[in-house]
Amino acid sequence: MSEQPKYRQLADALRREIVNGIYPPGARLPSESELSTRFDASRNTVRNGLKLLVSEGLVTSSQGLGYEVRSHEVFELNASRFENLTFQQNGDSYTTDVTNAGRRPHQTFRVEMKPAPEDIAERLRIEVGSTTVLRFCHRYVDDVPWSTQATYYPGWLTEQAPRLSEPGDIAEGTTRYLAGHDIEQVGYFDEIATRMPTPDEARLLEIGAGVPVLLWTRTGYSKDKRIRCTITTFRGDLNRMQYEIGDLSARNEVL
Amino acid sequence: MSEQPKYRQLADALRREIVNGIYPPGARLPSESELSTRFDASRNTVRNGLKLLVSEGLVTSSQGLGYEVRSHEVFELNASRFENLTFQQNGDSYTTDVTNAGRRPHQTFRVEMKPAPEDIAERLRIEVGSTTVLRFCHRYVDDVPWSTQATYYPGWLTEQAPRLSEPGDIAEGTTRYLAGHDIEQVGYFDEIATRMPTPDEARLLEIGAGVPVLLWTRTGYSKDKRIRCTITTFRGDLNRMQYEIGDLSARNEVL
DNA sequence: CTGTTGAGCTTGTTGGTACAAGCTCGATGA
DNA sequence: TCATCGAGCTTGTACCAACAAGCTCAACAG
Repeated sequence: MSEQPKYRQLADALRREIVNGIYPPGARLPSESELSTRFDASRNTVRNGLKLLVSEGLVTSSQGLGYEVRSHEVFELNASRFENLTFQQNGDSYTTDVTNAGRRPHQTFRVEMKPAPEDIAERLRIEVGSTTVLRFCHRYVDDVPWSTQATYYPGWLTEQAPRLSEPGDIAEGTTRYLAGHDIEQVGYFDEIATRMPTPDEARLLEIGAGVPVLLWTRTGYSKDKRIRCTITTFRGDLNRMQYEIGDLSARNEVL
Repeated sequence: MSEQPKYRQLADALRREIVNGIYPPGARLPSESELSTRFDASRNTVRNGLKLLVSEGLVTSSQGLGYEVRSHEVFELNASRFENLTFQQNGDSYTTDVTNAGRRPHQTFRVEMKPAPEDIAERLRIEVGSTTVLRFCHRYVDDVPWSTQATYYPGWLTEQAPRLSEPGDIAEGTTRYLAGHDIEQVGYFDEIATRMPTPDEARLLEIGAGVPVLLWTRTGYSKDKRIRCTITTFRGDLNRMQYEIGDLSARNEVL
């Protein structure tokens, strides 16, 4: 027996073949029993090796179907544009260029009133249990789940901005809509975390076990009040976030 | 048989007992054979359940010793404190933050010269393969691995700031040291990503294969040049990043 | 022609066994 | 006294077997 246990050798061999393109993204790996004969190992040992690759996010497994090599095309999200967010992939913005490039973004909304949970109440500086407007947003690109978003607005905002609590999209964007009703967001702070998805998130984002999610919590405030808190859940394997901070004018010179 | 498979029920039960403090951090779990009789399951099933907890980062296992409950205190990292750097008396923000949190920081350094790899060269706007100073830094909090960091500096910097390429800590912090040699960082942009750890990272950070890592790439620039690129790898389960953007003076009023 | 069923593939779960390898600690021997 | 060894615990690796559950697709019945 060589130094490395057999299941690791198996995983290393398969990993090599995957990164070398022998099994490209979307391809199916040989079945456990095939690998079992190829590597002269029991099915348990094969499963141990494959479990490594799944946990690395290289492949997914599904009952009845087999093991599939995951694609790893990365979208970049610039989070520090103060005015507006642009979702980008390879330089294409989500709202315009993606459409032009033949990609079809779409999003669905759901609105409800909900008593503020503890973490939200703390961020919005309101009482736990007080009324909030909760706007859900599910985003897709080419019908592939992209992100799920939950935005909480303190209830008092609806007096000035009633459309917040009405169902449906706000075409001009909520930031602009609020600004038009004398509620201007002058800053925000973000919290970013990562963890493995809950079963619900895995289902909504259609990701298998072994793929982390990126959690992005943005709390925005006006001159004198906190006006919203947005929690966005991304597929961690397909997203990067970017922040630009400091003297941005100088950055242009060093681009 | 109930809906959930037995190994998940087992993991759920143990997880509950861990978060409820029945098994506090540092405690040993019962051995596999004890759990086997307690849950009336085979050792394979027990191992499947424990593997879940290990991959969640809740416990570690070591051959001959058993399963130990890990500590799981979350650390918050403010990544946007650009102006505050000026007011720091000594040391870098890591040392300051950790000490302020009442915990014990500890870091080791390693310095080498290395030809610029492609991704670094692109970020530093230098030729691929040109000389860079690479400073590694492993950081611990209370002797628990916290992050590994690799900072690339373009080679020309050493003419103005020779201590960069010398081994050992730069006590006042590299940002301050560089500023003292007329190299002032006026801004930076960050990229944040998450993925599952490579085997090397899992070993260095002492995390299980199921704990995602948080990748933080910061590219800093002076008035006319890009001066460094830092890639930091964090344990994703114990870290959150925070950014504050916009009119920070207004934020003070709504704190 | 269409809808259903089931054979035959896949992975998922659970049980068992055996031995290797790492750690602790008491017994043993110099 | 002190170093060494080994019994006895722990987890790690590897094998086997059986059945459950999900998917595909061809054969079949209506």
